[in-house]
Amino acid sequence: MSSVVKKPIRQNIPRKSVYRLSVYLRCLNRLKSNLLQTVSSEALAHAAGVKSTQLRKDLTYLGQIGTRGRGYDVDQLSALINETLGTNSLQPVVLIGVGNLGAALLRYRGFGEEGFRIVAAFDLQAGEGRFAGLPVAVHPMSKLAPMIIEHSVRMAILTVPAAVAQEVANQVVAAGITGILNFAPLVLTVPEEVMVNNVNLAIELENLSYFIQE
Amino acid sequence: MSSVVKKPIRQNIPRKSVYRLSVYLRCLNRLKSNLLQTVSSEALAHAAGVKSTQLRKDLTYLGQIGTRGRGYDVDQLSALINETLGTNSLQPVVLIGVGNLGAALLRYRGFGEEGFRIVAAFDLQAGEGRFAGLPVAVHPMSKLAPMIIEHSVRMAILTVPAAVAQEVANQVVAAGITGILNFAPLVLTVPEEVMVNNVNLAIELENLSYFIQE
DNA sequence: AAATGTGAAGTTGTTCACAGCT
DNA sequence: AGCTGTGAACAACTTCACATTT
Repeated sequence: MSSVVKKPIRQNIPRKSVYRLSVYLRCLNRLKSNLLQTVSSEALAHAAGVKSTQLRKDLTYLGQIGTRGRGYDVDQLSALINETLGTNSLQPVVLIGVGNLGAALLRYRGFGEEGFRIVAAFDLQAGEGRFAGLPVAVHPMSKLAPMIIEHSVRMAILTVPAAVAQEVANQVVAAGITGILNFAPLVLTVPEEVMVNNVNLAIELENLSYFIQE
Repeated sequence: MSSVVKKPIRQNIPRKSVYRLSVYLRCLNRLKSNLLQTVSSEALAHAAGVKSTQLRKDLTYLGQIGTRGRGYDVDQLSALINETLGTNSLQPVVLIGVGNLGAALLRYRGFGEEGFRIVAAFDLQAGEGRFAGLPVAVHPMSKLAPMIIEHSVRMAILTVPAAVAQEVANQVVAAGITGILNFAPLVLTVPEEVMVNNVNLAIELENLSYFIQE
């Protein structure tokens, strides 16, 4: 599991509920493609792997959206969650560090479908031939701050080596980034108002390792 | 953040504490390479990005390991956490689905340093030339169950498309896998005793998206 | 003096039980 | 009748305050 590090500014919806809203959204999209118009909390909760009471509690943070005796309107709920999460419009994202993992993420088509677009990638070795065939242009680090500012980008994916991650984080924050998805295995120090989500694969494996011991 | 889905069998240490133990381990390793012998809860907590009281509470699940007035012995604490997490011996892991992300993970050197070894990878398209240059052999799916059994593998990384993820999960569970690190964007249904950790990059981005809205 | 270990208090998140719509 | 919405009970987690040890 990744971990949230900094506290948000507007904090009305609990962190874990926000996370689950994303899961619900995915389930709703599947229902939509099955042409279903309404869904009960019981059915949606089952698809999302949670209890129906928890789903209903989560949804009350969005207001009263269901119809008693009937359930929830799939389209309406889906639109409301999108709006709440801020994913109704395509969010521009930059990616820094085009190594194995960074390149894999650039090639991943899922982001576009989910409402995000990696508008540019950056790497120390930009300009060399090794980045041919990627769907996104790779720019030198000197272009990082100007492009963040020019495109009003607010989110960055960090797939750089741990040794330089803090320095890169400082740069993107100075340029106006307020959300960082960090793959480097270290704890980033950032200003209060910047949000960092960590994804650390070794930690996920260690976590499994503990729980599968008999 | 990834999310833990199934409840563990032996549950003495709280989930979140187990997660943080991994973080502490990384910080301790850095201290070790700096040749420090002891560390205070204050210093280690700061490095890990948590409060010192929380660190001490977490460590009490391992027993009384510190020395009052002095701090913790770096080597001893590191060894104890490794033992607790089950990462003192190298854990064999299989990876299924050698697409962009799967291949990137195979090339990632970090796992070995962290106590895991990907012993084999599997893909429908094994045998074709496209997997040349990877550090691990890619086998056809027909070899999956036999190899899991032969090497007593208990952990699997799933980097397959969502459409086939449940089917592959069924296969690895039938072969004896009890821990799954799932990158496919869907909720896997597995037996009670199997542990699933999910890593979903789109959800992490959506989560950031919500919290950076002013 | 300096730092750990821990019961108790406080906070957050989950589940229950059932009232209230349609 | 069926299903949502929600206060209240419950459980998990975090922080505090301070006793305890070196």
